[in-house]
Amino acid sequence: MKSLKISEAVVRRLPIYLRFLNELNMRNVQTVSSQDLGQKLELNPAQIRKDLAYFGEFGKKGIGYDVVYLIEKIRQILKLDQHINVALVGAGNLGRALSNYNAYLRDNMKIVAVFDAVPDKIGARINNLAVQPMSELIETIHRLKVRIGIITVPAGEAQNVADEFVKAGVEAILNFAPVIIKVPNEVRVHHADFTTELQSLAYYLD
Amino acid sequence: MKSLKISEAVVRRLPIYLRFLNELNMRNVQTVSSQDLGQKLELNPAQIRKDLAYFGEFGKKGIGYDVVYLIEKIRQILKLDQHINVALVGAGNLGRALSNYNAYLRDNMKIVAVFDAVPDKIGARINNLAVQPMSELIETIHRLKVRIGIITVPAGEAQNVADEFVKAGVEAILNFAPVIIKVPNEVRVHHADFTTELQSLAYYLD
DNA sequence: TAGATTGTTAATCGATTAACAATC
DNA sequence: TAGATTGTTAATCGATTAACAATC
Repeated sequence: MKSLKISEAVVRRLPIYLRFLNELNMRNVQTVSSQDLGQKLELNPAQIRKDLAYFGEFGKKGIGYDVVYLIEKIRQILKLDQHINVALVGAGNLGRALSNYNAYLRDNMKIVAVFDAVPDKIGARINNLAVQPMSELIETIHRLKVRIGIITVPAGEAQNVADEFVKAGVEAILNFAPVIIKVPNEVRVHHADFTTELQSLAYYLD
Repeated sequence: MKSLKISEAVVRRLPIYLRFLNELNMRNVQTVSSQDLGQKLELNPAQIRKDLAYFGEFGKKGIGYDVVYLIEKIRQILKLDQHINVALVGAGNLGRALSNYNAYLRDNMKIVAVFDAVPDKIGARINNLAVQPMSELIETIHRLKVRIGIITVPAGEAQNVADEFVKAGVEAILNFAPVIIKVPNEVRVHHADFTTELQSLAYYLD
């Protein structure tokens, strides 16, 4: 049953569930129903139950889901119960902004290295990390066991950076550059491009 | 036929087509087929033809699509042929990063005002704009005819900012805060949350 | 017990893809 | 003309939602 292929849509909702569950937990809420979750997250309760049921039977009939237990389970599913080291290339404003989110990610995922190709930026401190030159990327990624790479360089350099990440053995890449990057099948890429986001938003203006 | 409901998936692909078409145009490519586009963008050619066909007959059988003409058409569809003013609340690193993308957006969408609730930040210059206090938000948005609002404040403040935007009559909101904000039906919200993006990426690690 | 809510099956809905006549 | 490629219909695939027996 673990081998069942889970759709990307399901995986994308899990972090959203998790975030709200954490909020409930901080408010000392013990239990939550798919009804409650659906209302708050604007999702269909049946969908939430089905999403969770792909991974196990986490709820109790007549009661709902234990908040603490469900948090634990979703964290396991998303592999957030282990430390995951992340490296970032592109020490601009965006790179800086992302680095500062470290605190939010609660020590599970952590940006442990920052690189940039521009000589002027080498050595600058970003969130307690010294910006390193690209020449140190592969060695550093091996040494720190970095598994995820974040790209925050201009579009023209994104593919090169992706290639370096792949060479270094990174397993997944989050690309903020407004360009589609090509990587081998075994590397997972997500695109987080706010320009396309803004442009599609414009469509909905009157 | 213009009244046909276009799915969100289609609208999200249009900016991606546009971006690549602009690239082709800069390389002086005259014509492109759905085949070419599909290969480069990793999409099914039939899907691309169908997406475009929702809005008109933009191609020529046996030839493909005229790059310049298709750019023009997609820009019209996305309303990028008109000036759209954007306001941003949250003058942190992320807000600063987004403001700097103005150049990229080529004068169509333009961030014309930046606000922050923190007194220390008022008056600071971000990309030639003085950060304004929240008390000036509604007046400024009216005066500058701002139609889109961007939220780059911490999660706890995002809903308040959204409420202010709605009061000011903004038509659409792009929310970067890791929380789901509620707005009236007539206001469109897109969520661009990189923490959930990173967390779902973790799922695909081995 | 009665009420609530899960897990899951079946029904529905919507999106993607294949196929091909039309035609440049 | 022959080859290429569109626009579009039909087929397929997948995701969402409704419904409900099981059960806390």
